[in-house]
Amino acid sequence: MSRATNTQFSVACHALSLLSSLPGEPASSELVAGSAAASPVYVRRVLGLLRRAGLVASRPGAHGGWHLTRPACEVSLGDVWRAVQGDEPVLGLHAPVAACPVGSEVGRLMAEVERRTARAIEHELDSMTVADLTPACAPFTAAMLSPAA
Amino acid sequence: MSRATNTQFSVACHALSLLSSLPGEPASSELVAGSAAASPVYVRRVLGLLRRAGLVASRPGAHGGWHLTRPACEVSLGDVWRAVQGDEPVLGLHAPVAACPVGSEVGRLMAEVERRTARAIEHELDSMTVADLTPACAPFTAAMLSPAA
DNA sequence: TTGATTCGTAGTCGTGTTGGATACGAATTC
DNA sequence: GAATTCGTATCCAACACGACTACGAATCAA
Repeated sequence: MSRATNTQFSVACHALSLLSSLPGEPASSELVAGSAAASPVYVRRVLGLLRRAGLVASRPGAHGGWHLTRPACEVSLGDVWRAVQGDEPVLGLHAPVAACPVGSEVGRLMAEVERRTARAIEHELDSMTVADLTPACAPFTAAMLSPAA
Repeated sequence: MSRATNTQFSVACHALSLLSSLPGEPASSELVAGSAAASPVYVRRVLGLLRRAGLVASRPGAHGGWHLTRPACEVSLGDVWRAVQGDEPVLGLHAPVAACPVGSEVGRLMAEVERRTARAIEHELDSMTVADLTPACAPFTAAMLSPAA
């Protein structure tokens, strides 16, 4: 990785936190976008990944939107990570020269480093849940955002 | 993050592994570049980061180049990671809407997630050293690359 | 001293990624 | 039937990455 220029995980966590703050009716992508400072289309794309992982569900049409499929305390950040990260590498691997003995061998060993690091990230994120991200002000938020939408 | 498009860590590990395989005289950036499939200028930039961290030293001029400042088994991959990563975030944080209570609070909590994840990565990488990346074929490599250079 | 080598770094450029904007069909509710 | 919202495609600007060239400074060999 090095510089992380992709906000999908961050936006996904933000969206889930917001959804858990609004347990009543589903939240529209526009509402989420307004809170996360992202575009509604982007929010729908990211939440689409979470839906494929079974973390959220959506319903089109009037009064449609997005909602959690299970309690926030049962959704680990590792689940979110895997949903948006898929099999993408976390360390920026390069393709060394295959003909060079150092190149080919180090390439193989670095792949192992990549796997171990990915596991460490998932393990750490699995120790936290969306509920940990939901601020104490959630009830106020619900009252605040509902009429504004 | 998601897709990791930065190869600095990978190239740095490759370079250090190569340096540990050539304990005799210093290796030029051109030699490293040839093995890592990168440009000499890029190699110098990356190794420059490692030098700032005290992991390697360089000498300009004829028969100049790069060499390790301590045994490969005493250089952890965490050292390499910190040298190239610096304080760059590992998760792609976005800037939520500060005026929104969910936005501001989740932003603060996500920063904590970022810190914990960064620590987990460092901890995992600290459990491995450059020596673990140096293939068994190192002696052959030395004999192979020296005349070619 | 002269020439060759190598680092150090600045600048430019092509390529790929990211995410916003628009558009439009499908689904759903009133 | 009208309004809303998802789902998705497409286009575009901004940015990150790394190759490449260039050139001065440092070092060593002859």
